This record gives sequence, structure tokens and C-alpha cells, in this order.
Amino acid sequence: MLKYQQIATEIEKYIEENSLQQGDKLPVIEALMNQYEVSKSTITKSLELLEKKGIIFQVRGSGIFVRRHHRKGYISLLSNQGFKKDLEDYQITSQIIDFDVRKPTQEAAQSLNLQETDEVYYVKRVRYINGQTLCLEESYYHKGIITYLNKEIISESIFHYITEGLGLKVGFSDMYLQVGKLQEEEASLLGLESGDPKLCAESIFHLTNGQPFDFSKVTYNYEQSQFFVQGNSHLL
Amino acid sequence: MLKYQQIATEIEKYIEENSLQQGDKLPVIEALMNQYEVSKSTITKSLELLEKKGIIFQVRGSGIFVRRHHRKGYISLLSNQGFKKDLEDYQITSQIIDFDVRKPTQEAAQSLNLQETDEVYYVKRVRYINGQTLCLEESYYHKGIITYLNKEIISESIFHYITEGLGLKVGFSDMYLQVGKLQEEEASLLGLESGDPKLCAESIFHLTNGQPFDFSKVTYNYEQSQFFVQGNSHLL
DNA sequence: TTGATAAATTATACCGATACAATTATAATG
DNA sequence: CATTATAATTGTATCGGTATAATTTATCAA
Repeated sequence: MLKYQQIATEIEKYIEENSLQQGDKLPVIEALMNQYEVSKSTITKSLELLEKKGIIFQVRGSGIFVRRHHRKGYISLLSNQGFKKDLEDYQITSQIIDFDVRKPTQEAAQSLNLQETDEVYYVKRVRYINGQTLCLEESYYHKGIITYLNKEIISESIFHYITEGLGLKVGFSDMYLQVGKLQEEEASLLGLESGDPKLCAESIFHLTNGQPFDFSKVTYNYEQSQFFVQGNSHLL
Repeated sequence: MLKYQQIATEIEKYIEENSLQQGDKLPVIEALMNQYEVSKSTITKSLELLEKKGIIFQVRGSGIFVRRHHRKGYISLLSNQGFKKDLEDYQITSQIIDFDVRKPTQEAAQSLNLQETDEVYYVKRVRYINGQTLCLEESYYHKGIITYLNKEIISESIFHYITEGLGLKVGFSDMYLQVGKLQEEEASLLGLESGDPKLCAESIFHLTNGQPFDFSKVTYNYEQSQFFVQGNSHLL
């Protein structure tokens, strides 16, 4: 693990352990430099990382402060590693509806930079959180990249397999959201009524080298899912 | 404007003008250093910015590449300056339903770090996009920070007034999303049916110094609103 | 041709230093 | 006491450099 990541982790732990609250001040950069015995630039990078994660904010001329803790039980739309409902005291399980090798839909092919004649792993499953249906998930995996899948793997965490088992590195993702009404089939799989609200999320996941390897359409059970996202105006 | 921002803008323009596509390679850092006559660190910061904005991605040992252009017509959930449907050929108007000074709800008070006995500007309006109802918006503005508002201002862009008129600097925001069914009143204001799907977004906007100044609840017309968000796994 | 090995390319981590800008604390002033 | 001017604090921008890790290209051996 890199120095700046390590330090970021330790600062985060420090905030946690001393249960610092919104607006509480952290030691100044100079102090952190001495404490961790690294240069200013390294501390700065650590703080940048913590800022991106929404843990702290910095005010020039003033100091480094802890940001408001966000509400618990929300799914982050930013960290793209599958589900990460905060503090994993949630039990996520899944039931496989469908699993095979097939030709991608036009949409999937385009998202994965494939021809419609190429093949993909197709996985359709319902995911449960503490026994409640959480979502219906249809995924298309680039077979040239995700070279092997089986039922055991897709019953567990596919992302864990991709990173640990295959040694691939997940990079960035694009996600498109829209709200609509549940179709007959979706409703029955989710245990809801046809016409009930749904949140549909289409995601394209890429490796660090930019290759798209997973196109997924997730239909959420509106009763079980809440999301959060941290914005930042210095993007424009 | 700072050097690294300026350069980021120019690189973005370069991509646009030469209509570079997904995966196309940009000049290497060394070349960019020479072209813009700045140090490596400055180029690096420009590229970091473009990466955060989802314009490019970098691969160590390989180069700098342009990222897939995202779909048009989607509202970004990351840049927190009100609405920014891509490429503003959209006409956004609004109708004021309610506007006064009042005590905040408990939720609003807590979000704005106020007592329930403090006062806030309350604004309720329906916003339209090209004539169609886009959303219903209820906002609470910290009266100690947003010291003055009137009907003219809230008919236009409040954020523009806050930054230009009041000279305040918007920093970060927290946003919580959930899906549900429209109430009677919401539906009538949005021109939809009671029980139709809704996406409800609660946001807290802060100044760069960390002060929360705006708590807003936005109920979107599901027929008119699509969203996108760019994730990044090096957040963890 | 294939496959392994080495070299070159290229982004990233880290160091240290100077100048600058925003904020906050202090002192001076009326 | 309030207001203003000044100084100290503190994060940010920029420079420039060395070392490292991932990838690609070139080289060589089988």
C-alpha cells in the first residue's frame, strides 16, 4: 500500500476513534508532516483522497475539517464496487434466474465495444438484503476479458472474483439512472405490484486500462433502496 | 483562472474540436509540458481534473486516453450547480408556488445547523424544461448566509445570484435519493397521476468554508428526468 | 513463429522548495 | 468599543527533480 493511501487510512481511523464530528478541526498539514514523517506533497495527496471520499474538507487559510457523516444505510453511487451499503452489517444473497453464454443485445454490445456476433456471459439474478428483495440484475460480461464464470462464482461476489481470482483491476464506471414503472415480470421477481415505481440503473464498468468488461442493468426495489452521492463544485 | 484549470479547458477544447473518440490517445505528458510550457506537476493536475470530470483516463506505462462520451440529455449528479443537462439547449423556467420567511422543519434545521426557532427563506417552485414539468422543488435557505432574496431572483437562477450577486463560493454537497409514489398534491403540481413513480432528492449545499446554506427537496417528474454519475474505484 | 527476456516508454509516487491567496489573530486607531 | 490596518497562520499553485511500477516495444532464443 502506498504511503499516501496508508496515511489517509490512518487519518480516517483517527477521526473514527476519536469520534470527531462535523466541523471538528484536524491537525494542520505541518503537524501531519511531522507526525507521519513525509513531505508536504504526500500529506496533500492523502487529504485530496479523503476529500474525494467525502470525509473531510479543506479551507485555505483556515484548516482541515471533518465533513458531516452521511446517513447510514444508503448505497453510494460513487464507489463502483457492486454494493457497499455502509458498514456491512447487511447480508447480501442472490438467486440465479438465468446464466449462459449468448450474443449480446445491441445495447450491451455497444457498451462493451463488441460486435453483436461476439459472445458474452449473461447473468440474471435477484439480490436480497437481509431476506428482502433488493434488486433484479441483468449483466453482460465481456467473454474475452472475463474468461470464465460458473454458478458458484456468480452466487458470491463477482467483483471479488474479478479482482482476486482473475487479478484484474477495476477502474471507472459510467452509470445512467431513470425512474419508471415495473413490468409484470420484474414485479413478480421483486415481489411487488406491476406498475409500482422502479429505479433502473445501467452501468458500464471498465478496467483501469479502459476496457469495458461489464454492462449491467439493475432494477431496484424502491422500498429497499436509498442512495447517496457527494457532489463537488470544483468540477466546474 | 489558474494555469492547470486553463490547460484542462484547452485540452478539453482540443478533444472537442478534433472530435476525438473513446480510446483515442492524447499527447504524452512530456509533450504537453513543452506545448504549454509548464512543469510536469501542473500538467498532472490538469489531467487529474479532467479525470474527475470523466473526460479522460490515464494508464500508467501506456498513456492518456479519452473516455467514452456520455449520453446526452442526462442530468449529472456530481456537479452540484443546480441543473446542468448537458449542452444547454434546454430552456429551464419556473413557477413560484410559495415564497416566504419561516421557521425550518426539523429536518431542514438539522441539515442547516440551525435551531428550529431560527428563520429561513422558504421557496417552493415547479420547474419546467422546454415547457414540460421537470420537478417540484422545496428549498430552505440559511437566512444568516443568504441574507436577501426576492421573487425576481428566485424566478431566475438562485445559484447564479449566490455566487455572483452575493459573492459566495459554493463548495460541496450531499445528496440522498429515494424512489417512491407521488402524493396527491405533488402529482397535481407535476401534471401526473397520484401513485405514479417519483424520484426524490434531498440535497445539502455547502460553501467552500463548510457552512451549509441550502437544504432542498426535489421531486422529479419521472418522464422528464434521467441522471448519470461517473464512479471511480480508486476511492477504495 | 512462438515465447521468453530485456530495454524503452510512460504515468505515478515521493521529495523539497518558493511564492501566493484566503482566513484568522493581533495591533493600532479613532 | 467598534473599525481598520497589519501580521501571522495555513492551505494551494507551481516549479523541478529522482525513483518506481506498469505497459509496450524490441531483442533474442528455441
